[in-house]
Amino acid sequence: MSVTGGLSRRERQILEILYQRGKASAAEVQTAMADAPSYSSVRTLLRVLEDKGHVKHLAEGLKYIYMPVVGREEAKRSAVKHLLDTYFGGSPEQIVAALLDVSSMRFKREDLDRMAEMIEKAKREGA
Amino acid sequence: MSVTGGLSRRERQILEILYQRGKASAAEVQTAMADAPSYSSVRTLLRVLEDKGHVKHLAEGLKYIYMPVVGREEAKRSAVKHLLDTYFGGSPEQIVAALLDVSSMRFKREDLDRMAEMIEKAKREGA
DNA sequence: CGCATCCTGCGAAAATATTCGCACGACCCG
DNA sequence: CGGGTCGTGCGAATATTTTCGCAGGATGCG
Repeated sequence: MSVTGGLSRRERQILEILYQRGKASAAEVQTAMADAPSYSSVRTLLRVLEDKGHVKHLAEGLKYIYMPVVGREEAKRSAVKHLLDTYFGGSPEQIVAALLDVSSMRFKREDLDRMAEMIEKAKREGA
Repeated sequence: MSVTGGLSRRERQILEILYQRGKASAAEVQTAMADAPSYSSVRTLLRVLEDKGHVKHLAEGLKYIYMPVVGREEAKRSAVKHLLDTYFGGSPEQIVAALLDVSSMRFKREDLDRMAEMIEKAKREGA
């Protein structure tokens, strides 16, 4: 199961915000939420996520700063894998196609160069 | 919000199975579920998803065959976009890196070639 | 026909998630 | 010190999800 797999709607929403930012206080999480509930509720969710072991907190001064327990790298891999299996029948090239499709606006020439380079590298190593 | 965004845990699980397979009967969905509940429960979930407008069914003979309302292509784009924003800070090249990392086993030479070609094409068009 | 089988339709219990309020301690400032 | 502000801890109401069982209807068969 993916990292966000067994979570409820709100739990996922919050965990994903935490992945986006790396770390955040309860107030920051609330601000970042599209349809945020009360501050109280956000804190409860954070507490629940902590109980379930998905999130840990650091006492920074008097505030709590929350962050995911599972590292970003691992979460990335897990998410990509899940995406691959769910929508792309395990075919990685199709993700590249979707990527180019979805974000052609954001591409800089150098992005494309780097991607090409990665693929070249994979070819050399795989051969 | 992504296609699977506002859904509960079970609802998402089922909708994703439907995206994997394109379409499926209640029984098939149940079989495909990792920790499947009763057949009855699966049917209820399907009904709920239908009420919410995420799923439609076709009467095939006497059975119902379920499928997502939102097409695969749109779901793909939405999912990739969400992944991009959540874990990769909107940086598409990092997904390619993760992709190569996660699925290096599954790559065939021709996959890499096709990807390289897509990127070349994007370069030409973007220029 | 009578029976077993496989499906749908529906209602409703049980489990979880989601919401929030209130109490209390730290801190700051006049 | 007293009052306002901002944070946490906790408990508990409310809403949603998730579970399932039971009552039919169609089908196939001896």
